[in-house]
Amino acid sequence: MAGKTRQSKAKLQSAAFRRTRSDHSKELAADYVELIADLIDERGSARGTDVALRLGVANATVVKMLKRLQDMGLVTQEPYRPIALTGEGWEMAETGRKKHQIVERFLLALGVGEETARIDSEGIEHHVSDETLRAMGRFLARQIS
Amino acid sequence: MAGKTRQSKAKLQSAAFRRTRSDHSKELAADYVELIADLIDERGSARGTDVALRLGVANATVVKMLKRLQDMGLVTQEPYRPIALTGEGWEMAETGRKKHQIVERFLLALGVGEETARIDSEGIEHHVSDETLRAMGRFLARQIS
DNA sequence: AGTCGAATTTAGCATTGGCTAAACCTCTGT
DNA sequence: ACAGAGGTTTAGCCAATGCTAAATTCGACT
Ligand SMILES: [Mn+2]
Ligand SMILES: [Mn+2]
Ligand SMILES: [Mn+2]
Ligand SMILES: [Mn+2]
Repeated sequence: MAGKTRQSKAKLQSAAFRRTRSDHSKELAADYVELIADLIDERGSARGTDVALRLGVANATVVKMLKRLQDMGLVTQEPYRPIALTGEGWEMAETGRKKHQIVERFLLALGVGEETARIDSEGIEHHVSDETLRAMGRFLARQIS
Repeated sequence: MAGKTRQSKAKLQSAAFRRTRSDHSKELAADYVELIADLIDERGSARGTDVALRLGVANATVVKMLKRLQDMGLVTQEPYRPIALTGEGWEMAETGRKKHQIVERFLLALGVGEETARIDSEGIEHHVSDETLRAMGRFLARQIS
């Protein structure tokens, strides 16, 4: 059983790399909508500059990305106006927030400092499957008791 | 204390996103050298096709990437010959393997199934800071007792 | 030695995500 | 009313990562 065929090994491993590449292709959209939702909740509206500042990228980068998010049906925007989320956008933001929170709180519960938990969770969240997320949830539930 | 300035909030959050982007820029090189090291150890040599097959990408993609890895000083290769790692390449592979193993074993210890641990760790490994890695190590040490 | 199949490389292309600089709108305050 | 500041968009660029198809080289077997 430990002896795997060359081919089966390749198949198994390439599946992992494919998943990671697929995660990355969805990552940016997830971060954008989550951030936009946060800005709307915190300050009433999300402007391009705020998004750029929080992401640490140039304004022009945000403009271009927002067009893609519109094409994906996650965001609506009239020229020179603040950014709005579609229903689908809100849904995605909500899902993302929940996941992000669990990952961040999990790291804290594991004994990681606040700043590190904040930073690491921003990348880790996108690679956590449902199964792993559930395991983290169980760990958190255990911790409380 | 809970009330953060708009600016300070932006600075903190953009730092997290910058770290994630920086992680991604290093990720591919890390995966390549780790995979090449594995292939050399397992089968005596690493050929382009093996790398392509295990990563799940086209041959031409690997050729191009190997050139960049050569420029980075991680890999050496004569035309039409198998791939060798430089000293730096082996070092990076070793560091990567250790980290990858801790992350994967950590997920297993958390109660995640084998396949999921294998897949999720492939992406998560690149976003785990030294601090978080140590926390995972402590968790594993505790588990054993 | 010659041929054929497998591996490798090259060429040419597309998409994603980033940047700067310059032009363009909006809104607010005088 | 309108000037100026600040926000937004456009234009044009670049690097990274992927692909397919075609050309090339290597090596093993007759
Ligand atoms: Mn998030
Ligand atoms: Mn994120
Ligand atoms: Mn990632
Ligand atoms: Mn990896």
